[in-house]
Order: sequence, then C-alpha cells, then structure tokens
Amino acid sequence: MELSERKKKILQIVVDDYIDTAVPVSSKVISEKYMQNVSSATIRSELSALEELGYLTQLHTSSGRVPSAEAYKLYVSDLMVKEHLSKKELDYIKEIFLQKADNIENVFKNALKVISELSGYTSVAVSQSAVEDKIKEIRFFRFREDKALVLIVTELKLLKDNYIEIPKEMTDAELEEANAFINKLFKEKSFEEICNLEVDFDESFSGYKTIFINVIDALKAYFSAKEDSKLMIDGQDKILRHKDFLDVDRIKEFLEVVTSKDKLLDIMTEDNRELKINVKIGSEGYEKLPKDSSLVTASYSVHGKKIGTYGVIGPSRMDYQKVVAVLENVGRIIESILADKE
Amino acid sequence: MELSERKKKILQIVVDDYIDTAVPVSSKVISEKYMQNVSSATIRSELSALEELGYLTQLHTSSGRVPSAEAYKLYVSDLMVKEHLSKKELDYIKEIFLQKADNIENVFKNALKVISELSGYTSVAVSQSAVEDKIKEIRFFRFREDKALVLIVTELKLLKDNYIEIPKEMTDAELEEANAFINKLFKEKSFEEICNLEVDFDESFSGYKTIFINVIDALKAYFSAKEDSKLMIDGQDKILRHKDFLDVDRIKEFLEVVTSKDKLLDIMTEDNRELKINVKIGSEGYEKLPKDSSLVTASYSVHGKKIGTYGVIGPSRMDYQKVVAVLENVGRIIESILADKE
DNA sequence: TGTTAGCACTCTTAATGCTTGACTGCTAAT
DNA sequence: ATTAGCAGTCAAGCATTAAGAGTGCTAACA
Repeated sequence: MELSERKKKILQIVVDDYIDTAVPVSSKVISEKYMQNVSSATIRSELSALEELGYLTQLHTSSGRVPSAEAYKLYVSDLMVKEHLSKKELDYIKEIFLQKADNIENVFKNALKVISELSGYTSVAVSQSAVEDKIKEIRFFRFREDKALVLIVTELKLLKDNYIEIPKEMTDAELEEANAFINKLFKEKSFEEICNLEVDFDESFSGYKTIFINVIDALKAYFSAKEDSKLMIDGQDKILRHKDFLDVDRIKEFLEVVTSKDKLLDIMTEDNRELKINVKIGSEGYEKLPKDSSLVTASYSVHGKKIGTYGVIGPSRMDYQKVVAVLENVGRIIESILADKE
Repeated sequence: MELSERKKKILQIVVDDYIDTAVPVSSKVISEKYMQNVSSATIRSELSALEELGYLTQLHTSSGRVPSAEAYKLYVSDLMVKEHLSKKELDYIKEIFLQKADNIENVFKNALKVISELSGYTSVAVSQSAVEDKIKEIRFFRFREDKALVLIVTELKLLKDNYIEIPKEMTDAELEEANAFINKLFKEKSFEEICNLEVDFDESFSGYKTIFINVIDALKAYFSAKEDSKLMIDGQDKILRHKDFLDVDRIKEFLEVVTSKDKLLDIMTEDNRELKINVKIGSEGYEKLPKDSSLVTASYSVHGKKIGTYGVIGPSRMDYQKVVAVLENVGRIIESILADKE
C-alpha cells in the first residue's frame, strides 16, 4: 500500500526530528514546529495510522512516536533529502586520500578514517577480493642461507613477509630456477586455484617440491591469519559521543559486536543485493547486530567486479543524510583510485 | 617508616579481598574471614593507622577501607604472593607463540594476544627499537617501469611496501648499481643517522640522487606514519567484563585514553626505571591515565639493550598476581625468541 | 600497653508515595 | 476531513522513611 503524501511528509518529519533531538516526537511538536496549518489532533490520527502500518512505535501509551526499523529503511531509500558535503569536507577527503596510497590496505585505512571522521560514527570495511585476486608475479629474495622472503604481487595487493624455508644446499641459481618455475605455474591464478593445484614433479623438478609446498603453506597461513583481520575498523570510540549510548549494557553490547568482528563480518558479507546503499538495523531481522543500531554499507567495484564493502555502524537514530553523503563520496574516490592503479 | 608485620599482613588482606570482591573491606570481614584470633576493634585501630599513613582511604565515614595508589604499589613490590601459571596456561602461551613468528611485529601481536587472553585485561605494547635499529640490507625490486619496491632488512625488523619512484629511463643495470651504492651507504646505520646523512654526489653518481632522496622520503614517511601505530593494543573490549566499569563515564574515559593512543604512548615511554615490573596508577601522579586505573608494564631487552615495553591496562583493582605472572612469562619467551633470531 | 566489648553516630541504599507534566485517544462540534 | 476539549495514562522527579553497614570512641580488662 502506498502512503499518502501527507503521511510521507509526517513520517519524514518524525525521523528527522527524532534524529535531531533524540526525543520521541509528539503531535504537538509536529504541528507547531513543522506543520502550522494543521492541528495536533489531525496529526494524531495520522500518527496513529502510521503506527498501525508499522512505521512508528510508542515507548508507552503517553509518549511520542519513535521510528521503527521499517521507517528508517523507507527514510533512507525514499524520504530523506540528500545532503551535499561542504567544500571543507570535500577538501578533507582529498587531503587524506593524498597520503601514501600505493598499497590497497592503505587506501582502505584512509577510507575508514575519512568515513569515521566525517560521519562521526564507527567505520568498517571488508575486502572481498582476497579469494578472487590473481597473482601477477612471485619473487624470492634470499637473505639467510636457509630462508627466503616470498614477495607476491597480485592484481590489487602486495603480500609480503611470508618467509619460507629453503634447503641450505640450494644454490642461488637453483633458487632462481625454482622461482621461474613457480612463477610460471602460479601466474594468473587465484589463491583458491593454487591451493587445489595438483602438480606432477618429474625428476628434474623434484628439488622444487619443498619450496612449492612451503609457498603453498605460506599462502594458506596468510589466508587463515588474515581471515579475521579482513574486517577493518576505525573510530571505535566514536560511539561514545552519541547520547543514544547512555547505559552501560548498550555500550557493552555494541563494543562486543564491534571488537569481536566475526559477527560483523558475517553480516557484512552475507546478502549483497546490488543496492548502492544498504541499511541493516539491529533487532527485526538482524539479531546479530547490537539492539537499536544500524549498519549502513556500500560496495565498491573495479571494472564491474565487486571488491569489497565499507560502511558505518552506529545508533539507528543516526545522521543518515551525512552518512550516505560520505559513503557515496568516498566510494567514488576509492573506485577511481583502484581503477587508476590497474 | 617501616610497617609492622601485622600492618603489612592487614594491608595485604585488604588489597587481596578488595581485588577479589570489589567491596570496601571492613574490620569485621578481616577479623572473621582472615584473622579469627584478633577482634574487629583491634583491626579498626590498625586500619585507622594505615589510613593515617596514606595506604587506605574511605569513600565515606561509614564505609570500609579501599587501598590507595600507594597501597597497590607496595602490594605489587612487597606484599603480594607471587602466582605461578598453570600447566594449561603455559601450554596456551607456547601454542600461540608457535604461530608464525618470523616477523617481529607478529611476535608482538602474539604477545599481546596472550597477555590479554590470560590476564583478562587490555594489553599494550610499544616498540622502542625503531630509532636505534640498524639497517642490514636494502634491496630494490622494480615492478613497473617507473616504480620500485624498497625492501629494507634491519637487525630486528623488515620494512616493506615502501614504494619509490624511479626515473623511467633508468635501466635495470643502473638500478642495480644505485642499489649497491645506497646499500653501501646505509649499511649498519640507524634511521636517524641516515636522515642526517650529507652526501656529495659527484658526477658519476648524480643519477642516484633522485633515488636517494626518494628512499629517504620513504623512510621518513614510514616513521611518521608508524609513529602512532608504534603503540599496539589488543583486547580493548576486555575492560567491559570488569565490574569496576559500571558507569558510562568511566568507560568513556578509559576507552578514550586507550583508543587515542598518544597519551598512553607518552606514559609508556616516559620514565623507564630499570624495574622489572612497573606499576603506574591513574590519579596521583599519572593524570593522563584514566581515573582509578592501573598500567602495569615490563620491558624486554635483547643482548642487554632495551627494545620495548609491554603491559596491561585495567582497573586499579586488578588481579596483579595473575598479571605479573603473565608478564614475566611472556617476557621470558619474547626475549628468547628475539635472541634466537639474532 | 595492647586488646576488647559496647554504644552512639554517620552515611548509603532501597522502597514508598506524591505531584507534575507530557502525551494520547476519543468524542462531539464545525 | 478537521478541530477543540477533555479524560486517562504513564514517566520522572522529589521527599520521606526505614534498614543496615561500618566506624570511632570510651571504658574496662589482661
């Protein structure tokens, strides 16, 4: 059922005012502050209808109305007036992104910082590239007689400090040869493909077998080690500045979800509808999220291929206008940077 | 003035009991639970004397006694009965430290994890090596025509992903030559020395000047970028499990100090007495620390040279026995690992 | 001189009841 | 369809009370 224009307007007012003041919105406030031409009694009947439809709730019989999860979703997708960032904010974004961004990890870190600073909420990002990312080149760098550093250049990332053991008696020339062999074998393959690779080591190559296994192990170690750090977070403390988190249990719940990371990782990677901006709200559907908190995410892609997701987590009563504006701007910059690198 | 044996015993009891129960300790509890042969009235006069001496305080006239900062310090240095870790805990330590520890950063991360898991508090570590660490080898690895990866092997660390720009027209052979030149120049020098290095580029070497400057810049970037991440933290959420942090302001204060990092960095690097275990308590002297919280630190050294500091931050009412036991054990392991690497 | 019992005093904490004010929902009139 | 008015509900703040925990002091005792 489609809402009447007036209902939409009232709903928008409720959400806006509630985000602004954190106080349940009463019919009186609406009629006096926003709609002087309509009496509070009229508003009351509209509010009551909106409640019936599931967009509003009351904390108790004699309190004003508070938006429901549904209302926030509708607000972000339809009702909300899109905001533009100020010149100052845009300059800040540019300034941060100018810093050392040769490594994709740094691009993420910069993005996280910008998002959390400008929005005032905790920012999160998860890279979904790792599994699909392909190897461009592998290079061994011997620096002890029985150790080598494996340097792996991928399409998007640079994996480093994966040490492997090599046989002491192997000469530098032999190592070079092994390098070339493995390089040829691994090139243009994803990690997944490599892990499933079955190789016949014929006589002449049997010396490489140890190295081969060590490299695979290093890759696996990299995977399992990074699996939990794939989720990056910045501005954890931001949450404390919002009056929504006044009681200790709320803060605990929030920080537990954010610091444990795995729950968040689940939610961020689960369904990935092709929406530009995705809003998930704790309770009603997303029980893993802290109660009454929202996760607003966006995805970024390079050459049409989705690479990761980034976003903001905070109270449901969140400044969605700013958050969406920040996410969209940062998204554009990330995509242009990554496309450039290619 | 030296405390009488009985006063010491009572003080120890107060601290132990307070750590255990989080309830101000009364004369009655002491006499009934710990010293049945003495009446509560006697304890009362002893307590009152200890308060006079600055070891105990009262929250209000009719409350039990709570240890002061002085009391905690004395407790850790003299009074406390040292605890030994259980077989299970020791096994856990070993298990964690077996994981991928080729890189010093991972040694730290492992240590942080162990410390925070076993103690139940937030763990912190700061490396003081960076400034003094000497370069062992520098290697260029070209991978775009105008870019190279600078790989710097130091005595203890491996710096990586510092990209530098190189002149397009430079041949690989020339790059090799430049590599050798810079390697020779930087070898066995600390970063500080390198930054102050004045080099005369005579005619034949003038082509390296760009590279030289780029490398220095990369090092500097590394420095300034890492300056704030030099402080590593694990288990931030641990603080929430302790009943000392029941009101929101305490949590806020704590998290602000811990997440902003710079205050903590100051405190951890400031005075470094050669004590094995160092206790700093918020309020009274260390205003930068959150109120009523303690920072317990230890330092580790390799070949007699101090390299860094690690520790635990949590409520003053902290399980010092466990914390000290964990720190000492982890310290021994770190030192043996680092000594091995040499 | 050190120890103890007893008692008065202080202060916190929790429970209770009361008042005020902010809303709503309903109804009847416009 | 809108509005004004009114009764009913609930939260929040405030004062009062009672109970309980713990101390300090004093006087008596070994």
